[in-house]
Amino acid sequence: MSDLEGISPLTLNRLSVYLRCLRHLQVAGVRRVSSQALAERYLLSAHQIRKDLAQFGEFGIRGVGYDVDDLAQHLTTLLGLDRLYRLLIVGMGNLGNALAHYLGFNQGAFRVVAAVDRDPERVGRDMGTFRVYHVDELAAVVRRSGAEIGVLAVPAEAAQENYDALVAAGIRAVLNFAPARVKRTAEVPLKNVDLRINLEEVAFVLRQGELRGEAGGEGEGEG
Amino acid sequence: MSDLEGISPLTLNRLSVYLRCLRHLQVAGVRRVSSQALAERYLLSAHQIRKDLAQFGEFGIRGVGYDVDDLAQHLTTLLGLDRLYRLLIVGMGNLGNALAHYLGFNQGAFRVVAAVDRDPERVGRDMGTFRVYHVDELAAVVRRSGAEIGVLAVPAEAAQENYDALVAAGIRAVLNFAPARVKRTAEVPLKNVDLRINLEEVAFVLRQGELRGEAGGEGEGEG
DNA sequence: AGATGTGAATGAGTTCACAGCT
DNA sequence: AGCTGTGAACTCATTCACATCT
Repeated sequence: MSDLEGISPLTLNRLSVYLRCLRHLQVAGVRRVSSQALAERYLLSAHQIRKDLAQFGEFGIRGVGYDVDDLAQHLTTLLGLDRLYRLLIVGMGNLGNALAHYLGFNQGAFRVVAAVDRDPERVGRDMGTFRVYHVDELAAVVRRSGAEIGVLAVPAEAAQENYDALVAAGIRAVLNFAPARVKRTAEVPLKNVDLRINLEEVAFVLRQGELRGEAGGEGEGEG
Repeated sequence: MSDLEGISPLTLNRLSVYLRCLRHLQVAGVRRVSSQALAERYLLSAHQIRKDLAQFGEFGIRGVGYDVDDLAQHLTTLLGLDRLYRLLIVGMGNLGNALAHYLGFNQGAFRVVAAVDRDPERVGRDMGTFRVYHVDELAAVVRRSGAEIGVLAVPAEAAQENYDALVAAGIRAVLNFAPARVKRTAEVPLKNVDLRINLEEVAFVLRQGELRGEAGGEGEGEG
């Protein structure tokens, strides 16, 4: 069991998906589920679910299946979602706003504690659960707010400098949404998320379908 | 060469990245680049760049490297980015707005031609290059605008029904940003992009760092 | 019986080493 | 000499078959 060090990013992402599905089942009042039922309901692979889970212990009951609450709890601790992560959004334009308000960036294990921007128009704004500060105050904001994860939602040109500033300010990890390949330092983990790449992927399979006289693509992926 | 059918999504995404890097070099006035130079500049693998490119022909010059313009052109056609794709945004909340205005969803090969929403507040709004219609008019909007790719930026609960509506309306491909596992029909390719999963991944590596006494994570990924 | 957990088999993807051009 | 293109080695990931447990 365990081997918590060497989980592959692919497995890790699937575990997140499983947890999302289990939460969904919890809300629906389902208490037990088999790998097969889970797979069918959410378009996954039963084999893979079992393989992925087995890597970390025996969470199921043979002949029966998995206890939904129990498994959800296990995955939550495994993924490290049993505590709070404080987020700082860098760049409160359209994207920063969307991330802050939408899609669970302010739910469960994650809380947006502050934002910074360089536009005086936006600085000082009260966003309800957090406020917008000037980017020059970054270090102080990180310290006072206790922010651990920085979310870059700035234009491509500004991405690297803001990553560097976040590192200097003592942030612990960074998620970059700017369409730029930011270079990380040894100490502060970074994940580049390029939204446009997904669009290009979809466009490609669409085009493939066209070229071979409309039969529909194959892919159904992840983000 | 070619084998354009069986490109793996991973390769495909890397090709998009290469193209992005080449465009960057073009702007900087660089005319020739070796796989190694490209790899060093953008934190890639020279071996992999060559392998990926070689799959489709001989784009380089041995002993010299690649012609930047030339390779960019090749990749553009290869990825199918040599024509225009018309986008329709479903859901003009924070996220829909952000996608429409930011990050290249309205640049190059992609153009947002229309949006739909069910909130009367938003319906009728003129977004400059496109307008917001009521979701009930979806079929007519798709037909008139010639939209091919639908971008779902609605709450999780509404994702599946809106995908189905898009399919019924004759859309050709869908990109889903709602945190829900939408099921695709055979004909209309779908890509689910879950923004939160990236956050969970970063949180995980951050926590790993903590648990083994701060050494910084390893991962440096993709979206 | 029925579903999990696991080792073995298959397949995909990446890295390497070097042959082949320029 | 230098850098690409490629077949072979290797590593990683997924799928399968079945032993194991309730």
